[in-house]
Amino acid sequence: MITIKEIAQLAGVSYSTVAKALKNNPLVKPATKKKITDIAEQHNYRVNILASRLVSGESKLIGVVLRSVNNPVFSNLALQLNEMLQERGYQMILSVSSDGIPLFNQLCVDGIIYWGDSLSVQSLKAEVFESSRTPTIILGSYVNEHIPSIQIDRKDGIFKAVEHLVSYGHRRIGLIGDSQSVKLNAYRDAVSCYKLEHSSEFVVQAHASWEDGYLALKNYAFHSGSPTAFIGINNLLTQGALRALIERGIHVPQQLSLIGYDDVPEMEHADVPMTTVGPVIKEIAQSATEAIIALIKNHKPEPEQEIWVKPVMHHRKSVGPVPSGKTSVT
Amino acid sequence: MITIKEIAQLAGVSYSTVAKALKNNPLVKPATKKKITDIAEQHNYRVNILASRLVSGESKLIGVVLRSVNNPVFSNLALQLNEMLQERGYQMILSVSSDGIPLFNQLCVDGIIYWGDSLSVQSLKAEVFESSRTPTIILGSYVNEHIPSIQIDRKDGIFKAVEHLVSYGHRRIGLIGDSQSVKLNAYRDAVSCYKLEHSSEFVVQAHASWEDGYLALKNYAFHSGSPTAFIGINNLLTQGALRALIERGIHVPQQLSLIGYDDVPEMEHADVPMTTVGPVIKEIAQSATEAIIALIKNHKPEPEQEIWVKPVMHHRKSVGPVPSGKTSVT
DNA sequence: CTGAAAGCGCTTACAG
DNA sequence: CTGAAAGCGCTTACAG
Repeated sequence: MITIKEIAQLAGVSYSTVAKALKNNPLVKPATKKKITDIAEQHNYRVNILASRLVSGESKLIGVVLRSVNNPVFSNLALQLNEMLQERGYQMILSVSSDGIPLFNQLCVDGIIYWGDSLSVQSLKAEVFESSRTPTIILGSYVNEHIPSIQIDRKDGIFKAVEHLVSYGHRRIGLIGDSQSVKLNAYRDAVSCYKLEHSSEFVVQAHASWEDGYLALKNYAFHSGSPTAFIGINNLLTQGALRALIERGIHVPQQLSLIGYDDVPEMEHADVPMTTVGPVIKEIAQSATEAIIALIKNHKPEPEQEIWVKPVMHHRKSVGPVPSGKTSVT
Repeated sequence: MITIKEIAQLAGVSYSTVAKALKNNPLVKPATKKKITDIAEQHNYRVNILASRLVSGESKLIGVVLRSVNNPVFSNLALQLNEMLQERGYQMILSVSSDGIPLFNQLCVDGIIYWGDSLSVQSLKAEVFESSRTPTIILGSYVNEHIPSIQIDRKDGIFKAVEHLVSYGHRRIGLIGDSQSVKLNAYRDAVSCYKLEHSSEFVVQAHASWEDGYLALKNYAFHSGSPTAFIGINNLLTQGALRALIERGIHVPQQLSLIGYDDVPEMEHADVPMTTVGPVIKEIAQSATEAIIALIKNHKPEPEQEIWVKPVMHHRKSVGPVPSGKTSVT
């Protein structure tokens, strides 16, 4: 990489003049400037971000920490964030490591966006966030009131899903997956709010992966009092559950209705195009971009205005009316 | 972030002593060292990578450029690379931007790994790679002999898939997707090598996405001379094709056999667990890790030893014998 | 309009 | 064993 000193030599000026010319400082005489920029271009000059950041304190770099990148939600989000940050003049770099926050701090990026589902955030202690000297926001989760975050109203999402099923006449609604307490609690609240039937076996124990959903429904013991509809707590798990149902010859939605959390293209492409509830990923990316830039500009976060993203229902084909005796699973 | 100068003040020593102590220089008296490391720990000191890299020329950072992150192959690869690079003492950062290589050059990472499918590499000019002052390798593609690359023997993969189908008796084998010339040519070679039947309609025009595969087979006109087996050129497109077949009531593999390129978990989880051919992602990550570290250490690439990764067949349930008259599609 | 100088936080010989 | 000094490539007042 050519440096400003080398350009200065080639142009026969001092290196501070080169610095000014390259920063479009209007004080530089046009002829001088042209000579300098020509040489720079010819040698493919690019400012050394390290040196520049070291003195100016600005790198125009945003670090995004993306845990569990295997989930399609994350890759969709990464693409959206990249585009929006670039539009605002920032470059995005990604880390999938659990050390992403300290790493970006060391790298002195201008801002950090941490995407964490509830699981990955619990595994990080609040100190990690609080010790971050860089403006940092958490996306999709919440640690404590000192750390700015964009939250997803998952409770609202679960309520919307339950409401939708209720509108189709379902009174026995189950939940597949018990690993996310927000969704589990929301489910319980909704059940009691709508005075639906409930039973401990309506909550199917399962963590979060495709396999978890598959195994959960592969061996689920249906009987006359079983749910007529299920909500899956995320996209992968719901797809696994659907596969298990199909293998068992249980028709969705004729015999059982299913709503999956998270709206990603894969859900639309499932065996049965899935009705989903979930945040619009573009909206999350948009909020995150604006929030982090505001935080960088202000240095101190705004007087704690909380940002919430509301999930949205996407109606497709996995929800139907309550099966009659003839069509029910048992 | 606390700096070595501040630590020096707190410890009552010069800052160069602090620098030595923190680098485990054995010349520092144990007592002094302890005092310094205690203070550093207490204040959560971390070396400023920018400053450190600026003078020492080493950052222990590897930049990975991952185009089209939406494909599960890439997220799997990212996770594997992250793990392996960390084991070797490097931190990985990711870029999904088309400007990833210049960006990492500016950032002065120690090495760059570029993952490009044939499509994304064609869109980048060789200059981008050749102007990279940082050790750079291309994964999964090839630009020219000056740029070290780890190549995937896709031709071999397609041959293996064809061989497998031939071993089941298929003589009319089609290819879904014509956007990757390596695979297309390999397919043509294999067809002529095995003296299989051929016809222009055996190659189904389709680009690369799920939708492309779906649409390609949704309206494909089957007749008595149509292929009894298809190879899909990637995982997403093959899944889309499978969906179209199912919707048309065509049973895989009873009526039509299907092999998908790329072995990712999603393929195993498809409606019909897919028989696949493709590189083992762990192996790609392993080769890339070793190659980039060797390149960094040697500064100049090895006397151009080419590295090739061989695809592997994974036998599952989407391939069967040639259907008899009764079971054939038409 | 141009240049000399200080300094960002560190590493690395070199001197003591 | 410890410290003073130079320098990585840049930015930013300041002087001329």
